[in-house]
Amino acid sequence: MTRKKVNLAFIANDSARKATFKKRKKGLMKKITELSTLCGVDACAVVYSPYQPHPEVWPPDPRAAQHVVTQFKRMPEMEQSKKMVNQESFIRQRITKAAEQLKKLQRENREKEMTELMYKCLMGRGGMQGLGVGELNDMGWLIDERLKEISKRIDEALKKGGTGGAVAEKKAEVVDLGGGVEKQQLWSFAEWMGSTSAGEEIMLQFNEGNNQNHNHNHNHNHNHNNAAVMWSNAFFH
Amino acid sequence: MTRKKVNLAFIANDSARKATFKKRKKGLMKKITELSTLCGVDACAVVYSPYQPHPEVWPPDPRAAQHVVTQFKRMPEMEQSKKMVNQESFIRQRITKAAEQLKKLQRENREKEMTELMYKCLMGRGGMQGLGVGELNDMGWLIDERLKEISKRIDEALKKGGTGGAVAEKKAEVVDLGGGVEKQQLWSFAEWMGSTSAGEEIMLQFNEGNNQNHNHNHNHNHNHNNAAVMWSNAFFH
DNA sequence: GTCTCTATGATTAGTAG
DNA sequence: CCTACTAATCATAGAGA
Repeated sequence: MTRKKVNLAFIANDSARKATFKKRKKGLMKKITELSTLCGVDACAVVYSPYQPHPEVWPPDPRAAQHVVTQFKRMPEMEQSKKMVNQESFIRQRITKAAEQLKKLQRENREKEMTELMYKCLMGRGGMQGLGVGELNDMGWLIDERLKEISKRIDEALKKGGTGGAVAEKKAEVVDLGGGVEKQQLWSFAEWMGSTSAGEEIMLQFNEGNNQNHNHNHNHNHNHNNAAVMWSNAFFH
Repeated sequence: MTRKKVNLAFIANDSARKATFKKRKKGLMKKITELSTLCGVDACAVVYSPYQPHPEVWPPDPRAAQHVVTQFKRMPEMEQSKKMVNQESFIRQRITKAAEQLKKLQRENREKEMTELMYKCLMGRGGMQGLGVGELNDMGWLIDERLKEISKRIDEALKKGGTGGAVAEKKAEVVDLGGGVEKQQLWSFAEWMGSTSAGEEIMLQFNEGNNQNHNHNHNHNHNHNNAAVMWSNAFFH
């Protein structure tokens, strides 16, 4: 009965694997909770287990979302960015407008998601007794996933746009705001873009019949002077 | 130096908290990796730390985009495509059209996904010969995730296309900006392509025998870069 | 602040019921 | 299948460089 050093490879034995899975998942969740409480950070984990029909999410109510959203809304650079370079002002106006819509849309879409999940639950399984927790988990997962997506996009936008991107190039030629400020503003821009498109995407997924109106813009490509305006129109309707 | 039992509460001391955070985050990531390999499951964690501007995700790329990136790297046409990337208007045009199509596809796929989920639910948990219910369910989630990834990339491509337009205009007005910008544009284009092909693949998964042809629009543009047209057509088929 | 060290508490593999 | 137990391994708190 001497315990061996654990061999870090797939456990062939089915029952042993499941046992290990259960134990280690529990440990993992505990670790996450501990990290959260000890260090005051938001953290969550998603485990796609073959033993459960849906991914398991921890914490059950991922407040990680809240943190990000809060940070998001706390963006003070947003206001400054309104007064930025002239050439970008029209884009920023649209962004601001779209951001207002975003809030509303996200709220609506979350409701729709929940409704849909409940619907699935009721239709498919003949009732939701006993499944409420799992479905709630799914809801948390959905929301969190979306936020992850947004974060990822922010990351990419910063990486690509921040170093060689169009916005930075243009900005540099018109007015020099100093390195730190410029970066911050670019951040703001990228984040708003990210959130806006996410909102749009979600809306399109659920409002099935409402987006047939893009065609008018698409065949006017010869007009280069207003390319950006066209793009914005197409994008933000 | 007798170590106490850890007090499971917020660590007041700033530096101690940060140290603990670093250590425990590392441990957490290790645990996740171990759980994954030992039990053959997919798992990821997200930590929103105040010490980094963006949330940290583990594994670095949790199953999304993997496929797309792989496909992108496998593209031998990449070198050739540098030429056509110069055609900013062409790219913008394509992005707009592709975005429209893919959003449509998204809606369609969403519906099909729901149908499949309904079907699965009606079948119940006991049945599903051949494939485990959990597996199918996981696949549904996976597909959902991929769809989101696609949306993300489309929106991103739109964003870059629009700002890229700004760069192109600037370039025309002032002077050639050199290789850096070109490379950036290539990336935008390639990423857009990657997302497009991913979308197509998912459509094929659902439309098994029923592959709709969305290509008829593509030959309507009068861009004279035939190589580019062929290349993108190859992706849209 | 970071990195290393190591004793100890925490986790968990293996086993038994 | 599960829970309980134990001991071996692992993670990490605390201290010092």
